[in-house]
Amino acid sequence: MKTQNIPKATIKRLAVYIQVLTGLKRDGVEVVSSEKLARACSVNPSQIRKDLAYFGEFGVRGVGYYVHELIASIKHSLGVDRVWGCALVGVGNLGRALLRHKEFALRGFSIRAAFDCDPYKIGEIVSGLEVVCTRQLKSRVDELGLEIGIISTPPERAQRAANYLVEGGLKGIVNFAQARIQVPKEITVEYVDFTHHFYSVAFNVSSSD
Amino acid sequence: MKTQNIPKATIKRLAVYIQVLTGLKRDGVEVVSSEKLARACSVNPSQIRKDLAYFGEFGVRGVGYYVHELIASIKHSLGVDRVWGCALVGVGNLGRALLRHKEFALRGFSIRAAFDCDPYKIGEIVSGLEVVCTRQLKSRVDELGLEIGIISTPPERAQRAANYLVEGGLKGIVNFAQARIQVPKEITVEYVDFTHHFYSVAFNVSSSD
DNA sequence: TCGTGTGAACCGATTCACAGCC
DNA sequence: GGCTGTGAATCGGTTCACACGA
Repeated sequence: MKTQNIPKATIKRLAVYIQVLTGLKRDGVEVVSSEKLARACSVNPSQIRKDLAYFGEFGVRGVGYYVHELIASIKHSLGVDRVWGCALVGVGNLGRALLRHKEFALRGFSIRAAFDCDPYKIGEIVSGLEVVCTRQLKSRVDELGLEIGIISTPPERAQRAANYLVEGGLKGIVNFAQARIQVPKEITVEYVDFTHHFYSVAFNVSSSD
Repeated sequence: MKTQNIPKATIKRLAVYIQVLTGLKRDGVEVVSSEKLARACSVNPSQIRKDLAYFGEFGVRGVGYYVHELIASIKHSLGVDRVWGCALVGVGNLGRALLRHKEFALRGFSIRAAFDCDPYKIGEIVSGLEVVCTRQLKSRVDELGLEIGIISTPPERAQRAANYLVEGGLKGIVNFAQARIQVPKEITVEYVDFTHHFYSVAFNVSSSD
């Protein structure tokens, strides 16, 4: 394992490799070469070998990669071979959908608390979780093992939600709100906006005419 | 407008600029410099000027950019200053959440048809749309003005959904399914996977210890 | 022989620095 | 004077090409 600075793009691709490898495993494939995997992921074979080389030597020369082992190795490298405790802030339409989305738990991201500052929502049960006042966040962090925050508030309340999460000591944030947030630089933030993907498609379709 | 090949990263950033500019407009800001905008977007000021230069000259030297005009110019450049007709394939949990998500329509992506191959779902009304057999897709394309396809099927059915969309003549696909798909190269595909963002956060938090 | 792992070459995107214009 | 627009320089990531090991 090299402690070099690993490209952000590599991390994104590793997530894709897991997705494709999981599909191969489902289809009963046990060994795969970087070339075959590359085709399925629409990337260059050397790209895959380079990406994996940042974390170790997972392949067998002349053979390829054992699918099951490679999945485990990549998950370990990413730090997703364990369960992460998550806190959601903002129980609106999107927040409810996220709370009900089972995929997160299946992939090791366990939403253990739902916060909102609206008194009408506090006390409500959504997907088995009681909505709690956001001010209570800090007091629940240790108890519930909260590590990653999810922001699903309206844009004008995203910064306040972020402040609560930072103050609570969470080190990572996934922000679904339609707003950028400012946090100390040691906190990791990922922005999720589905419509960005629609914009990309719209642009490509428009310019291909 | 330069017909050069525009970096994919530029397109992603333009979507971010729209988001931030919309926030500034909401706060009553009328003019912004590339430096101020850059700070809010966490990018380099020259980056913004370069990105915009691909599409035209939108700024005023010595002054900056007029927020309202710039939003309109970027939207026009991206081709999102009009309404796009969308078709959704796969009415499971995720599909239902997407159909109910109002943000798409607000941003000009109007979901006008919902398809599924499960006979138990066909005929059901979700968010005002009747679920129709996927085989009917092609016959509805012209009638409803369908241009962009949304895949929200289980992974093993994603490719079949893609085939229907391609056969129907749609030119762009936003794929929420947990699987890569193969389509003719003239078709644009964007992959959406929330858990990828969680993986990035998990990795960064893990490696910062 | 076949396919991985990796230094070297390449390519594209980001940043710099300043000319050009309000 | 101030900020945009843009060629030039820089930086980082991708691809190539081949040595190495099963």
